[in-house]
Amino acid sequence: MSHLVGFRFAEVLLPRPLANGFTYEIPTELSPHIRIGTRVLVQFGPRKIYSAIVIRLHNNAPDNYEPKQILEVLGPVIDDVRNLQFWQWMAEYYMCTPGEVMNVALPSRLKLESETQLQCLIEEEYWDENLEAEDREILTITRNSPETTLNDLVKQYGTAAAKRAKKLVDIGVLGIKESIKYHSLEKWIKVVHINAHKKKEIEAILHPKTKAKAQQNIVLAYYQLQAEGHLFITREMLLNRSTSTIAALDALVRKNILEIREIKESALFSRSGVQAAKLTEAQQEAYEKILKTFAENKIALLHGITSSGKTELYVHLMKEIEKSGGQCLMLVPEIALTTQLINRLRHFFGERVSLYHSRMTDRERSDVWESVRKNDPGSQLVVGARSAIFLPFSNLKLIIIDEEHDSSYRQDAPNPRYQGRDSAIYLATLFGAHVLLGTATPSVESYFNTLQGKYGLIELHQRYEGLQLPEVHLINIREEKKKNRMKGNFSQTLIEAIDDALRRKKQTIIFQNRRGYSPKLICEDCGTVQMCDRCDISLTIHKAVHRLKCHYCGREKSIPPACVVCGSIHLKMLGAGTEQIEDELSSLFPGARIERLDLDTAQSKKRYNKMLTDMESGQIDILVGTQMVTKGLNFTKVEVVGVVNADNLLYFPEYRAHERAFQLLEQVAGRSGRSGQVGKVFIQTYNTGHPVLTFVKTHDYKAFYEWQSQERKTFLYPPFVRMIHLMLRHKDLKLLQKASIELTSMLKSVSEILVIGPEFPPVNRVNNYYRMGIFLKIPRNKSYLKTKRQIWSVCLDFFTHPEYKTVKFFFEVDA
DNA sequence: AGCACGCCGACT
DNA sequence: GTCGGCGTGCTC
Ligand SMILES: [Zn+2]
Ligand SMILES: [Zn+2]
Repeated sequence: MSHLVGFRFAEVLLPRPLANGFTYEIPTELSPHIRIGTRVLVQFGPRKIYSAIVIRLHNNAPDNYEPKQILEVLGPVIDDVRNLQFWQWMAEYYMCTPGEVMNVALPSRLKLESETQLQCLIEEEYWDENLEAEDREILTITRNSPETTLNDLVKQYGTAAAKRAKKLVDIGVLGIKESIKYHSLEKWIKVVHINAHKKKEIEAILHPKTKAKAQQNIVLAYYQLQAEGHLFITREMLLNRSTSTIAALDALVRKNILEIREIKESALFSRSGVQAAKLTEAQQEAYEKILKTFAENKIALLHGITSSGKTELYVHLMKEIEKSGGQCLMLVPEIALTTQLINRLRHFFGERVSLYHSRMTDRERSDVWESVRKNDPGSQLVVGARSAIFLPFSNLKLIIIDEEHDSSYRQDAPNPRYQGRDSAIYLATLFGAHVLLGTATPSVESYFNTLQGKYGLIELHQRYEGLQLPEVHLINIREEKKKNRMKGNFSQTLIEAIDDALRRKKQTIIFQNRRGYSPKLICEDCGTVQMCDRCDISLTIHKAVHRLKCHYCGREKSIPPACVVCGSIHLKMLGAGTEQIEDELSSLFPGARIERLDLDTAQSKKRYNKMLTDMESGQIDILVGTQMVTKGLNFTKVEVVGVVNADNLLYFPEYRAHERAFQLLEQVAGRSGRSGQVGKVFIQTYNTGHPVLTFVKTHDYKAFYEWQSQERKTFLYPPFVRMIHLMLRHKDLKLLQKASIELTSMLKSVSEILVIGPEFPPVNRVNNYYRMGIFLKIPRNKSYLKTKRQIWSVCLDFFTHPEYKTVKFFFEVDA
């Protein structure tokens, strides 16, 4: 068997939650174009055509079925097998299928799926008289718009229409065709050249009295860009710089002064940015420690308080990678990917930075994918959110994970339910790349690893220019109420602080970890709370849009004028969200400029960006918001930070709640005190004595860690054990409970693991599915992989039981 | 996950 | 009788 002959069969992965790969035959003529990582078109099922990825090549003809043939080769999407190994690892580690991993890994532009198109084959005059009106309607639609799909019909007329259409196909009046929309992946860029020998014409354009001002601006912009050292001047850049329109540019092209050539984007040379700034003494020391840690092949954890200059260190490290020609990935929490950060990195790395996150368009994402795959200089440095770990790297040298502790690195639904930080660490080991974790408040896991000697710890505790840490004041809501010093949700102390800041033209940030106006609408007469009819949770009032919304399933409805049970019109709102806080602030400080930053207002990119620039330039006095105000924003005029109520952070029923509370409070506190004045933080609470708050007050991470790790050691939580959360779902509550109880007892057969539960999660019904969870605790000295396999086999066994077949389940590994 | 097939209740 | 509901099982 010679490898020159090529393989006869390919195992492919489909973007579906299927446990195994599927084998297709390779037509001889396609054989030379197919390798591992090639994207191919295959038929799967009776009609549908999908793009799939080749994961294995072989010559073993299957004996129990006749494989279908690969229809077409779409080209490579992954060049380095290590990326596929990464997918495989993730599926196994996070207990899901490789298809599910593929589904999140690939930008959707790379996932083709055919649609069934219908065409009317017979002229109206020959239509059978016996056809019903609905049939005629289907025929009319398909005749008028020949691209009508089966899905279009279903969307418009319901599933019945699909059955009708199939009948029409059977009797031969309707034709059926699978159609796929192909996408070109190569990006062509229009590059502009100037014909310098056209001296006279150029002089004429540049003449101060020229009538063609727009054209003059373009020529000037061209010279400006050239002077800045750009090797390629694209049409895009020219139009942006000159503010002229395409019309003016076309005129110059017609005069033969400018010339436009199209080149592939991958052929562009990218200009690098400026040199990195010199490090301070403390930073230099930290830098050397990081290098030393890397030299020992260890992961480095950089524990540096806000404003200690972590980003400068990142830049220095990335500069080194840039010089060596390797690829570097910088992970950032999604909401911290602000223009502020991007501009800063562009300054240092010019056009060698690529962005990758979910708010980008599909086209932009697949462009970055291709660019990384080809190892273009334009994507030597990728700054991205969680999903950037799936990019097809081939020469990855360094991964930086900023805000390492951030909970948004975890994807909690759907599968794969993975921890992006931990996955990135595994990715790095596949490539032999170094990893730097950066944070002001390390996660308990990471800090634990430094104490175990697994990670190197680098501390950077000197703030810039001797900036001082903010003063934290705890305000006892109960006491304030007694003294009649609460106005709505605000204590007199906080009001006075805001007032003082306003008078001195300083900014204030108010943090409330809940969006909407109020989380509960309750009837004062019968006590009925407006609940979501699909979930076991109260509906949140969104006053601005006058609607009730479910934050779990997304359903919304208008606010009822009266109680739906007793008809009473005495409806009261309980609890406060950001909208209400904003309202209260406007009446407390009528003249102040107040803005709100939360998921609802950040929907519009424009409004979001405006808010950030207004905040920077001092156009906003008070910014109210959820966690979004705690991330990535470097506002320099903020002096006061207020936390409306810390208690809902502290008493969340989850073992990580205290860690999260500490991190959030420290971060929001860190927003203040960059203006030269010492920042002031006011935390309102009923529990001034809570340990977390005392640690925040003294900014004492180590004390917090000691306390928290003691708790987790005592009550057996990670990092002292491994923990997996197994969740069961079903529409029938009784069946779900029975299944959960039985499975729990079966899982106890797996040796040495601790099985806890089953218990209901805080919200026990979402989208009409009841949920029950089982916690599995696994000792650290036991093989994680082997135990997971045992758990899998118990579950597979259990869920093939006829009674429990319909119960759905999923795992949250390292929950 | 889709999608088809097939088995049962309610409406011409 | 037929239509349409959803439960069940397969997809190379
Ligand atoms: Zn009522
Ligand atoms: Zn809901």
